[in-house]
Amino acid sequence: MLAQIESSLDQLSRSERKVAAFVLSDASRVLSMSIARLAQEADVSEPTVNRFCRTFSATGFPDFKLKLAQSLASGPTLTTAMVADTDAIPEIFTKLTDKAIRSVHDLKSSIDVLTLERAVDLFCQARQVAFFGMGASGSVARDAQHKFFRFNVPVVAYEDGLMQRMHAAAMKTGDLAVVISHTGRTRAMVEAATFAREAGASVLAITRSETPLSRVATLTVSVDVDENTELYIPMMSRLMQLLVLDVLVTGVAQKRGTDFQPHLARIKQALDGTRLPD
Amino acid sequence: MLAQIESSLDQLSRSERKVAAFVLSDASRVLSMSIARLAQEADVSEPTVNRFCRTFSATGFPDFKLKLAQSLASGPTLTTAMVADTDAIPEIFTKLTDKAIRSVHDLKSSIDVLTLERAVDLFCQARQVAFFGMGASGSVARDAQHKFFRFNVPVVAYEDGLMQRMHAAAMKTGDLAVVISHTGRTRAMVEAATFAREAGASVLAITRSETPLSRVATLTVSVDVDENTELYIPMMSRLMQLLVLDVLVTGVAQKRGTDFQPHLARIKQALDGTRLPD
DNA sequence: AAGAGTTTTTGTAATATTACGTAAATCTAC
DNA sequence: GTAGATTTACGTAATATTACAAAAACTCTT
Repeated sequence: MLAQIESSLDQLSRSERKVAAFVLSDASRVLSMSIARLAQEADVSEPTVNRFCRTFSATGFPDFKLKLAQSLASGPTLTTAMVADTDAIPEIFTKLTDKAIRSVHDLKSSIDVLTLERAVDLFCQARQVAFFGMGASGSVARDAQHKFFRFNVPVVAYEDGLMQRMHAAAMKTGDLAVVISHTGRTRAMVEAATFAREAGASVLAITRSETPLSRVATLTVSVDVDENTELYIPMMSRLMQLLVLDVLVTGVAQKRGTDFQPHLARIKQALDGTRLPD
Repeated sequence: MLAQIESSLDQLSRSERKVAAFVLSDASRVLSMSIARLAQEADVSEPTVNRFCRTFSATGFPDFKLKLAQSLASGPTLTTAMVADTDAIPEIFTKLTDKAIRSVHDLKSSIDVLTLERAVDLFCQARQVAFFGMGASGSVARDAQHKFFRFNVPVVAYEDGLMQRMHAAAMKTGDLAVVISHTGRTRAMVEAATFAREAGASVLAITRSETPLSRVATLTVSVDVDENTELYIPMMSRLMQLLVLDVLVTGVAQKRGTDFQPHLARIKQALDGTRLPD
């Protein structure tokens, strides 16, 4: 909303721009103002404010306030503020949590659901599954193994480049390789994916779109996170990769239905006794 | 907001409950209604609606609409909807992303910043750091190792219970053990923490509050996520653990300032050549 | 380049809508 | 049956919207 106002600033008339300026400068205060008050503070007449509201697809001033409130709530800090050198822990915390929320939002709107469905199909059809990831994505692969292991399908995870190559080369048709990489440009990962493809296996890539890795994969779930990984440690991208895998594992669990329930029960039992009472 | 209304349903009078029922049944429609209209549809008088609004810390009906709009925007599905058996992939995706956003929100409001600062101090003072985690938290520990490894401090991660015990017992004053567990009740983790404490090391727990693990730890960063891990795979709790660690690693990086920049540069260089061009 | 005509923008004033406070009426419980 | 709370009816105040007219900006002609 605020971004929308900002971008259409030059299409507004002089007086309406005064209103826009005020809204942009202190949006949250507008929520508790009457139209008369806002008109006064922005130094325009009330109908001007009303007209301003209508230009942003609101039926009137109250409706505008509603829409504004919604957009303020959904994007805590619309400015994708980077952590600055001078920030103390409270600021860092706020910025990172806000960024996390934004990232999830972005993921939500950018991901193609059809691709997710096809990915779930790949999992369901696979005779065995191997997760490949290096560096930060290595722990994601490890995590994925933990999750998918609960289905009754052989599943492994490799962080080791050599093991990845060996396993990939030994794969067969009906096997699935899930290759996880944030950059999509890690040579070892692209090579492992290529080996797997050549061996006849399906390759599911979880990476940025339009990368060398996505090009060799059978199917790519695109996780595009606006994050400068050249300078910073990948944080959000890894959270999003995990979230995508959570969705996939839940989807597979759904599709498999109840046929592996006994298997789950046995796993639960094995955990008994490893935990203390509260 | 909706949750708040739901929970205080029994403290409302009969007529107010009628209003509550209507709001809960179709919250988004309320936004476009006048108080008269709502009163009519809920079959009560206007002042009743007004009183109802005041009950939820709003100055009146318009203010209530504003607050409702905000809460609707921030949590698209406020009903912490569990994934149902009949859900298809699109629903699963929406529900999980919504839940992720909610979880981050909750974390944001529940975490004590002072604790975070003390945790950062622990890291800065540590001569060496060890991360312990098992099962799903194992990959979190692994990931943490990756991140903290970039500082010039010896750091290890163990998923293996035996190795954890051995390492914990061998720790010294000035060392830091970071123990990660969602339940806070995993016996092996509590034991490892106890060993480390007895050996004179500091123990930072990343777990639920008020658990056996948090009680033996020097400091606990509480990550309370409403998630039924008895039945489901821990997903959100693990995302939140990672987020907390992201905040900590960023905080440490900040505090350390520039003194380890050359170290970082060397790491970057080592990555050169492992990546392909776009 | 200046001025009349046209369009756009803005403000004034009237009107309609909406919400709130008060006090009476109803209901509930003892 | 009465004290208490709860609800409603009514009137008033505030708030927003519409219609209209004045002003400003723009355009085209001379």
